[in-house]
Amino acid sequence: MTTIREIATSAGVSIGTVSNYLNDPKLVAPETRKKIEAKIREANYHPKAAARSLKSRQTKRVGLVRIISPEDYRSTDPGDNAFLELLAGINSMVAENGYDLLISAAKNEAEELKTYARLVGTGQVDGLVVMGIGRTDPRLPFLQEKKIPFVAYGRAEQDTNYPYVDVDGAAGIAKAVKYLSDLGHRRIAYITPPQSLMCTQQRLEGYWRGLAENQLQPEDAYVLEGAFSQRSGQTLAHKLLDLPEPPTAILTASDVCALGAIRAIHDRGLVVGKQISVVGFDDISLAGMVHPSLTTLSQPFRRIGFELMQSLFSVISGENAMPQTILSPELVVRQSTGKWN
Amino acid sequence: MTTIREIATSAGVSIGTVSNYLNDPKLVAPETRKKIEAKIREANYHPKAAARSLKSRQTKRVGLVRIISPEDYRSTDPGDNAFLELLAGINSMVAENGYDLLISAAKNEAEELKTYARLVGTGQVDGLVVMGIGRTDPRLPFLQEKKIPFVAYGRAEQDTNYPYVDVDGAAGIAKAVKYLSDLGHRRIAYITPPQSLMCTQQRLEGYWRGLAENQLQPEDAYVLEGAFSQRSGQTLAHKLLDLPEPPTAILTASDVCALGAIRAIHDRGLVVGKQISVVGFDDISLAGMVHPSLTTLSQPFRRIGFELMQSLFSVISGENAMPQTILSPELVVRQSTGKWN
DNA sequence: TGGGTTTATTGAAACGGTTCAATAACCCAT
DNA sequence: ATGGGTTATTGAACCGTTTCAATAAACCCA
Repeated sequence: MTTIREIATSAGVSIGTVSNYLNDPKLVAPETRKKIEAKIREANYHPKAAARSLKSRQTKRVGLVRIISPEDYRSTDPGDNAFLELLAGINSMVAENGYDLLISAAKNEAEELKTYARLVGTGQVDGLVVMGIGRTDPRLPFLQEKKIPFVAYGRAEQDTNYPYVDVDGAAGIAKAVKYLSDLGHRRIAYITPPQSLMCTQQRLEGYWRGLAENQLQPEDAYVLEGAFSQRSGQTLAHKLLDLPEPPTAILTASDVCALGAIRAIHDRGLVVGKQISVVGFDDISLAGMVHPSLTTLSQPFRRIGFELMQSLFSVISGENAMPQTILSPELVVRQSTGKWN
Repeated sequence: MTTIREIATSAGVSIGTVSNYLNDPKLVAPETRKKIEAKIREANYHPKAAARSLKSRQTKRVGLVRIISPEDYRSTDPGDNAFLELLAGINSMVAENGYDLLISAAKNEAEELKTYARLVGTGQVDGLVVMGIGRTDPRLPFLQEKKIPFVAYGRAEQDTNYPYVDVDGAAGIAKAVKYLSDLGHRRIAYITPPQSLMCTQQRLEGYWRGLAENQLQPEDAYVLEGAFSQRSGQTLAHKLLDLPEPPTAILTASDVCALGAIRAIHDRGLVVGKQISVVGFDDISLAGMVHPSLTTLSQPFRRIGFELMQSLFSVISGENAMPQTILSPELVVRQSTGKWN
C-alpha cells in the first residue's frame, strides 16, 4: 500500500510538499507539481481517509440514520418510495461536493438517538440529516448541544431555530381543497397522517383553511386519523363510505394511502373519478402508472434532497449557519378526480 | 473532545488498558473494568473511528456505489423500488454486525469504477457490494485484483469465481411459463430486460426451457427486448397486440413493466386477467395494491440484502472466502392472470 | 520456600496523513 | 553588493488509537 512518504521520496520532495499538492496544488511550483502528479498516477496513490481525518478533523462524510423495524418485513410505506427519491437527491449532491454518505440503521427511535450519538461521538461524519421530524423531536436539541452541523427535513412544533428544509403541506392541502371545491365537491373528507408527526398539523391546518376559504362546512366525521399505509387508506375509506352522508371526495396522507382508498371504493362498485374523487400526496412515480392515475400533491423529493445537502454544506462551511427553506407542493391533476354533479 | 488518554488518566490506568477494555474487555481485571466503564460512561466517551482505523486497518464500514444519472430526474425504474427493499436488508444486517454502510453516487459506469477505486484506495471500507452485474463486468476483476472483500448481487457470464448471491431467474420464468401453460395459454410472449444484463440471459433461457417443457411452439416475434420501465412495457405490449396472432399471455421483466403492459391492454379495451394475462417480476410492494393486482415472480429483496451482507461478512472475517448463494423466486398468483378458453 | 505459569498492566512505537514555523531560493530595487 | 519581499520547500510535531514486547503481580504446586 503506497503512502505519502513513498510518493515523496520517489518524487524527490518532502512529504509536506506532497501534502500541499494534495490539498492545494497551487502552493507547489508547476514543475514539482508535474513530478508529484506523475508519481501519484504511476503508483495509483490515494491518501488514506483515516490518517487524513485523524489530523484534519474532517471526514468528508455526511450521515443519515434510518429506522428499519425488523418486524414489518415488507415495506409498504410510501414514505419509503419517497425516501428513495430523496436519497437519490441527497446522494448525488453529496457526491457533487466530494463527500460520501454514511447510512446507519436503527431498530427504533431509542436506538436511533444512540446511533446519532455514536456517529457524532466516533467522529465519523461532518454533518447529519434528520428526517421525519416529530412535533417535539429529541434529536434536534441533542445535535444542537453536540454542535455538529445538521439539517432537518421538516419543522418541529416550537423552537424552529435550526436549519431545515420543509414542504408547505398546509398550502398544498388548501390548494387541493380549492380544486375539489371548484369541481363542485361540497363534502370533502381527509385521511390524515398520525398526529404525532409535525407535517400532520400543518396539513390539517391547510385543510381547515381550505374549507373556510371556499365556504365549505367543516365536519368532524370527515377527518380520520390514519397512517401512510395502503391498509389504512382502505379501512378508513370504508369507514367514510359507511357514513350516512358519505363524502364525495377524499384527501389522503399519501399516494399509497390513496391507492388503498381507491381499492375500497372500487370494492363497493363505485367509480373513482366519477362518483368519488381521490387525491393523493407525494406523487410517487407509480401515481401516473396505475389506473385510474392519481391526482396528487407532488413533493419534489429529489429537489428536496438537493436542498437538504446544499443547506448542510453551507452550515458545514460556515457560510450560512441557519438556512431555512420551504418548498411548495404542486397539484398534479390526473384521473382520480372529477366533477361533482 | 474526550480521548482515550483522558479516560486512562481519570481511571488511573494506562491507555493500553483502556484500549484492551474497548476491544476485548475480558483482558482486563473485573475491578479495573468497572472503573474504566464508569469513566467512559461519565465522559460519554466514544473512541474515534479515524484513529482506530488508522492503526487497526479496519473501518467497520462496508461500501456500495450507486449510479444516479442526473438526467432522468424521476426514477421510474422498479429496480429502484426493489433497491430500497434490498437496501433495507443490507442496512439492517450491516447494523446487526456493528458496521455502517457507506454509499457513494456515480454519474455513470465509468465514474462508478473510479468511485470503487477511490473507496478502496482511500481505505474507507472493509468490503463492498456490487450490484447490477453485467455479462462481463469490469468491476469484478478490478476488485479481485485489489484484494478487497466483496460480494456481487448476480452472476457474470463466465468466470463465476467470486462470491455472489443471485436469484434463479431461469427457474422463475420457467415456473411462470408452466403456470400459464396449465391455464391453457399457448401463445406466451416475453418482454425481456436489456441483453447486456446477465439476468436477461438466465431468464431467457428459462423462457425457452419453459416453452419446451410444456410442448409450446417458440415464436421469435413473441420475444421483445425492452427495459425495466413502464414505458417500455406499454410500447412493447402494443407491438405484441399488433401482431397478426397476438399472444394471450405476456411475461415481463419487472412489475413496473407489467404495469405498462396492463395500461396498453386496457387502452385497447381488453380485460387483463380475462382476455390477456400479464405476469410481472419482482413483487414490489405495489404489485398487490394496484387493480388488477399483479401475478408476479417474487424476489425476496430484503432477504437478498441479508444474504449479501452475511456473505460479505464471512468473506471479511475469512470464515468463507467464496460464499455463493442462489435463491429461487416464488410465483405469486393474483388477478392479472387467468384461464384461457 | 522457590521456581514456573498465568494473568494484568504498562510504555513506547507505530499508523499515514496535516500543519506550521523555519528555512531556502529567488527576484528586484536600491 | 545589500536588503526586503515573495514564493517553495522542509522537518518535526501531532492527531487518537492499537499493538506488542516487557514487566509486574498473583497464583500454584512440589
